[in-house]
Amino acid sequence: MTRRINAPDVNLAATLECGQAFRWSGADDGWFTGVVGREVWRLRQDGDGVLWERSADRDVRPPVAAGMPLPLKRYLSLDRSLREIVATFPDEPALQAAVRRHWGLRVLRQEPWETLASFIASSTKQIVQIRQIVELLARRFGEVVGRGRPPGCPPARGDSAHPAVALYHAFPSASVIARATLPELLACKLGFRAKYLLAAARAVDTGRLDLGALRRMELGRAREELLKLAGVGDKIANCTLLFGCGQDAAFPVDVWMQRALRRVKRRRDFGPYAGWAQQYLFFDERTRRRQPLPDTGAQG
DNA sequence: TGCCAGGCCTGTC
DNA sequence: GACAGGCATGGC
Repeated sequence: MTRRINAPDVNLAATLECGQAFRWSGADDGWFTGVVGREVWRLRQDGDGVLWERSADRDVRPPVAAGMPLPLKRYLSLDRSLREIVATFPDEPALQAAVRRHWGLRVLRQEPWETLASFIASSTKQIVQIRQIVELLARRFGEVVGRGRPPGCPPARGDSAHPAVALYHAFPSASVIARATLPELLACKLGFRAKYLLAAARAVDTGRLDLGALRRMELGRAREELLKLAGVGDKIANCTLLFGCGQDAAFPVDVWMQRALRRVKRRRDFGPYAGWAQQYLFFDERTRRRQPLPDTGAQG
């Protein structure tokens, strides 16, 4: 069943494709398909709203006891006013231009373990490769939570190169990864990051690291907790805190942000929503490298 | 073929 | 504290 939620000030494509989440894929018909928690979601921009469907699966029934999916509004941060958030940004031309160009981009509220694991896998990897690693981990270790037609695949196509039915897997929990072997993780193309992911999973599984607590901690202290993990530096810690722990002021700086910040004069303080500002600058930097964009206009 | 990728760790100075 | 090299792997 397709439902609709009113969602002013949301740019679904920018939000799902700006590099903060790795399990969404878009199709030519405008629908995005992704696994959130233990459900498959399909989302589509519909003017000032979002059309959405949950897994229309009949063969495999998603477990409902543990890991209930985050509600859509919360996942997309629709319970917050983008205008109020943007109003806290500094009056910096490059940032304001990025906001105009990608108006509606929102920082997602993702599950913290999946976020941490994904960004541990991200080290010196291109986004397309990160998506591949995350997918391999889900297929190898995650439970099947749905099946359906792959995005962009015509309904009645039966040849093996374009299977008519795709399986969707939940991202595996920390306790599942903690029981994996290094060779199994290496098979997911993690390379030298495999040992970091395994150690992080064990830290979470044993309770040595309480990811849930990071949400309530002061940002600096939360970052210190994550930095105790091998393979987690400032960048990965900040990504985890921003995208997975609701720490809106966390400010990841990677090679793209270093480029973007060269165009920003005032870089001292981006305010309580620095992470949101960062994401606008990051996405703007990436898209402008691909195709020069006009300086004005909200949603092209 | 070679460069580089949403980094981080370690050794060296 | 700053810096270089190494680490696995694949897209372009």
